[in-house]
Amino acid sequence: MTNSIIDITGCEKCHVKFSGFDALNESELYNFKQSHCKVVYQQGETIIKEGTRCANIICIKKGYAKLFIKGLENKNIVIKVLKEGDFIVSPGLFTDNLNHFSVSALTNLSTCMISIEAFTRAFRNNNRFAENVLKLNHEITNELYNQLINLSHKKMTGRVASTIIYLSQIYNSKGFHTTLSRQDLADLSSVSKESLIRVLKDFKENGIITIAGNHIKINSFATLSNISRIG
Amino acid sequence: MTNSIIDITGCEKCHVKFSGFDALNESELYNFKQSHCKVVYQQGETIIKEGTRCANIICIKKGYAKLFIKGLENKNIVIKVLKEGDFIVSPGLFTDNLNHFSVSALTNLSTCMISIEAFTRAFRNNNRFAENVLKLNHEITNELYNQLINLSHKKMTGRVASTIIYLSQIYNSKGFHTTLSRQDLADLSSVSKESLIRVLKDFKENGIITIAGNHIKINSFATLSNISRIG
DNA sequence: GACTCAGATTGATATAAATCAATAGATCAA
DNA sequence: TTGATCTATTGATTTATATCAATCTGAGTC
Repeated sequence: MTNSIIDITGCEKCHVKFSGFDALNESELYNFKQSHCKVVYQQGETIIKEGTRCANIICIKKGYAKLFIKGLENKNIVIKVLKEGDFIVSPGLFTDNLNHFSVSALTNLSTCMISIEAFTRAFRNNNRFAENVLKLNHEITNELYNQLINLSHKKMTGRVASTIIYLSQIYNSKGFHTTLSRQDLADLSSVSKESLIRVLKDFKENGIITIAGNHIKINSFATLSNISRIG
Repeated sequence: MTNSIIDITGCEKCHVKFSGFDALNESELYNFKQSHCKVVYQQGETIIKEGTRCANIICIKKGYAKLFIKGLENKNIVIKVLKEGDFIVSPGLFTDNLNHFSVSALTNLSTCMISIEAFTRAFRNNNRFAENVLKLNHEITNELYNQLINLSHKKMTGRVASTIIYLSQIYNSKGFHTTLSRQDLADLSSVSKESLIRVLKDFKENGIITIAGNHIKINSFATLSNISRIG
């Protein structure tokens, strides 16, 4: 049962900037507007379910979401946290047309859905836009390379430190409130929930961070960054 | 000191098929031919060095190469093995123009270098080609997702089993000779060299594979596949 | 044929991290 | 207020895997 609300009005008032969209001209933007629909989700709702057919490019207008893949034994891997201004093109596009990851709302979430058709048309007709899309893809690839290094060569402390730094970038502050659960944080660091908690406790006891419930504050960014770098 | 030999002749005789290039028309192919140079490497030579500026799209005409990234403490992660027909676009393209990985020759290797300029021109002017490039990128992303699952949720045996299956696909046979060292195989599986050897020995003792030096033969694909799937 | 050197293999040990089990909070409904 | 339920936390234990150290093998060299 979904409580999503569809709202087609208000496009002309949208000022959320999606990186890459700057290459689009008036008429292409108009096509996007024609094709799109604004959908609102409640915290916890699923926006994309891995394995389903992909029909939309999804833009985050407001709120946070997690992008994750299903691993083995019902465990998940959280790949990234999405926020205002992000847009996601499923890697199924031009391949098998399936979604290769799930996305769910971490807060109440406003999205803008653009049809694959409109997106494809823009990709074909506007080569600057196409370049931007490829560029975005290359950035994603580079992030995944980093993730591989994290997993292969860093131990728990390094991975958790990286996660905290990552979150501070997402929330754009050294002190932040997160709606990610401990399990989510563990899935983002590829450690067990219990281990994550122990590492956080350790950081707290060493004064590197302050943590109370879902409030996290980085006290010594340098130390954290060092732990993250060394592994 | 490099022993690479540059050879501009013989283009018209090239019958190596690069996936994605089928979208190119005569004149675009001609541009590629104009811009390219054929370079031959000896086993062990470096074709791309991580951190350098990327100047070429590299096509593998003959032979094998490994694509790897530098991790922590001088350890490497082998991302994939390249073979005839593969071509690689650095993820630095349209971003920082740097190579984010290294490539080195596993055998004597014939390559075809196409300039970034010619590639970019084709990408801009031929939207079917652009789509193919994006498609290739999406496939790479999906492979990396799989790799994340391998690293996060599988244990050594599962990862090594995956590696053996991967190699049998690369060499297109259940029995193959590889020029990857034990260290390379370990870097491809993200385990230590010693652990890799122990797992191979274990598989051998259980009759799942036959291994002698660099000759590997899969005796029970089903078992191996199962170990790989379960983790 | 002895010598060297790099890679491969084996065994012993240390350690990181998952798992299991129990308890503690927090949130919600009745 | 009391259960009920879910998440978070803590402690004890087990297990997987890296590391260290030693030996072996084979290809090249003199």
